[in-house]
Amino acid sequence: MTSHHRLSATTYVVLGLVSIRPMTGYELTAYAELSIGNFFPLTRSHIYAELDRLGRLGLLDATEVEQENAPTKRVHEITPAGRDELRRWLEDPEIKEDRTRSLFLVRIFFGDRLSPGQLSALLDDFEARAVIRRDRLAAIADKLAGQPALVFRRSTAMLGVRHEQAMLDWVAEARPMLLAEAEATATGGGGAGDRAGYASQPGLPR
Amino acid sequence: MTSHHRLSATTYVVLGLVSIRPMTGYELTAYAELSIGNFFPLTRSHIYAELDRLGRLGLLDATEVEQENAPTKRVHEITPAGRDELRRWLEDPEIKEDRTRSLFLVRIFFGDRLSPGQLSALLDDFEARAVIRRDRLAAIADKLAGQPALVFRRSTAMLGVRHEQAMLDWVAEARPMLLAEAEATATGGGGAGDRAGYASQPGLPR
DNA sequence: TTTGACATGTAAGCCGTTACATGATTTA
DNA sequence: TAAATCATGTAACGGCTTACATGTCAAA
Repeated sequence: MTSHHRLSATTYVVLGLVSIRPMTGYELTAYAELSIGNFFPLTRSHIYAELDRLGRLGLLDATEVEQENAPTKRVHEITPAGRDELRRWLEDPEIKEDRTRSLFLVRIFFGDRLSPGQLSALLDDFEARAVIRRDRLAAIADKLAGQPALVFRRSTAMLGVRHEQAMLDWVAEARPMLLAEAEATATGGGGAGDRAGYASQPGLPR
Repeated sequence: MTSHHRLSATTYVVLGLVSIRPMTGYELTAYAELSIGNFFPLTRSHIYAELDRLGRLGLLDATEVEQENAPTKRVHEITPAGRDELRRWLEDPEIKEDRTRSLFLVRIFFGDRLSPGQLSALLDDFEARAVIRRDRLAAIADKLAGQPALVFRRSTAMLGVRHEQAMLDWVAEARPMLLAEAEATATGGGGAGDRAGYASQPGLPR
């Protein structure tokens, strides 16, 4: 008798993390941030809510553990039903990708509204953050090297490294073009105001 | 007197699109999907709701236009207050990037739960979709080439191309490693069950 | 004595998706 | 006559974030 639940992706992710080993909400928060947080961020509040939900559904079991030097903690453990449910989800070929949104790209899209200085600062900031993320992910990948069982986790970090490097390559390529246009607009006609030509040249493919 | 609103990113994006030229909700939906939809997807329902909100705030003006061969349409146009508000948002250096989540990476992270066949199918699907997106974005970038004023929009497409290409490069690199491990796990000890070793080897950097 | 780590939750509220609902006109 | 395009909305619901709220112990 397989009871077929419809849960959110976040719920399954929390279930998956607990399936690795029993954890408290607190531990899970830290663990999630270091691991899956790089491509699926979770908030602590949300984690607690999901642990509660999973418990009510019988997919997790909670055990209170008293401690000497710390408050009583609640350790969550996956149940057989939880494992079934998790596997079903992981194997489901129908899962559709989450939307991805980039406010950075929105601002580039409307880049003609920015002064050269503002545009330059925007690119610098984007670049600096990408470098930090890339290096952090590269360090993670390094640390996981050499252990075949960890190749899955390591690969997620490596994808992140490639992604950030691609962003950096893009900045290097795009910056001169974007700044040249921003300066031409600022010094040439129109100043910082909205330029005409959009209605007739919406700049979109048919 | 600048009335300082706190609106969601989506609200500003809709405002920004209307600022390009006056549009109906219907037009805007199509326009958004082709342009900004590649990095900031919007749903029609949401667009209508935001147009309504922006109208109530006085950032947009709506005009009903009767037509001969189609129902009356409502054309939305940005107001001076709307332009101010939009510019303020675009120039704000404090805007923080949206979370990005990848369910694909979640599944790779838990890749040891998948059979070699399932893993291979997952990678194939990811790769095929990346190729489609890359080629579509490359076509957009091509079409926008040669027009200096469109370099901002073109750059967003180029970033997308780089991103998708990076994903494809990653698949080429990661696939052999992932499949090798999946096969070793499937044929070697333990079968498809959960392997031990996670508690002692959580696979995370300290 | 104050900061940080450990530890757990509640409440409010917007955000965003999906489904529901309608109807005319043109084209194949 | 069926499908596609034009055109606009409402309603329900869940997802997710942010802020609020509390308390111990160890170390600096």
